[in-house]
Amino acid sequence: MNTCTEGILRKNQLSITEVRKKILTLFLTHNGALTHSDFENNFGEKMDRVTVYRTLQAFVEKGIIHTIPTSDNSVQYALCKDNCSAGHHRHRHIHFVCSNCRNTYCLDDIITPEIGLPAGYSVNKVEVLVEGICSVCN
Amino acid sequence: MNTCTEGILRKNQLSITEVRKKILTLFLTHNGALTHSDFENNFGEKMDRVTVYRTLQAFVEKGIIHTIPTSDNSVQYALCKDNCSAGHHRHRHIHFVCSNCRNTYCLDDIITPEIGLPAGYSVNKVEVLVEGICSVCN
DNA sequence: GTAACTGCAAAATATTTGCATCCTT
DNA sequence: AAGGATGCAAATATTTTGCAGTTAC
Repeated sequence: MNTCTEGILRKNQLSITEVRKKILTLFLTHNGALTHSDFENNFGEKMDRVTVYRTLQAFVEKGIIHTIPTSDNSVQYALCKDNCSAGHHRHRHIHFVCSNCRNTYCLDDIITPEIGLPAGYSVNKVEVLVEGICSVCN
Repeated sequence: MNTCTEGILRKNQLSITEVRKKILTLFLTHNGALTHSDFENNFGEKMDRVTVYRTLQAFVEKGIIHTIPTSDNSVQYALCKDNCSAGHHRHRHIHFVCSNCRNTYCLDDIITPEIGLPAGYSVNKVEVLVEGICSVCN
């Protein structure tokens, strides 16, 4: 796992540090999206708030993780499993929020549908957020 | 217009006050979503920050307006044109964000598609957010 | 050795709560 | 008159910025 996180960091020209490896490991081992406060509070890792902000921001910029728009406007982050690169996120999967366990998941196999828009509109990106009950809670 | 805003407030069992009429009028006359800071800063209305928070919250609860999930996690609000009621928002329209003018619009005529989920998942609500260039900017 | 990263302090921003006063009904 | 709404002060939460010390390369 360590090799893995180091490889990801190296590939993205980020220097290999303890904090970055920790955060990346949590993403790799955790099934579902994570929030800033997950890192700051839980997981018994006690990371510095500011460092977490900067790390998450760096990861988003490099295309390692992506943010997920949510109904309650909390900021959720999840690993990019698509071919994202610095400055270019190209996700087509949908996101799912469980109303029961409150977890957010990327459903990587389900791609966003084509949306027909009125004349004059051009489409760049489509985000789909589904709310319901996940398979674990059901 | 005044009659209109008063009617909406009355129908939702909210007492008719100046602030509520102002905010409601801005929603009715503005094409596109609005944010908290639109009310606090722009429009030359100088409304109290806290009152704006409470008013928007009350309107959301009553089903007069709804929030729109956005990629940058700013909180956007728009009028409910569907049959929403207290505690029950039932939108099926999609939302569009223009990358150029940064405005967010409800595309009321375009309803969200059915999304096929893996076994075990049940769907409650589907949100679609399209990013691109709007007809005005195009 | 140098550039990049971290962690602390502090600033800036955003949101919530309490309460006295005012307005709607 | 009574209950709800407003607006101010202040508490709390969130995010950003600056900088000195530390670490990666």
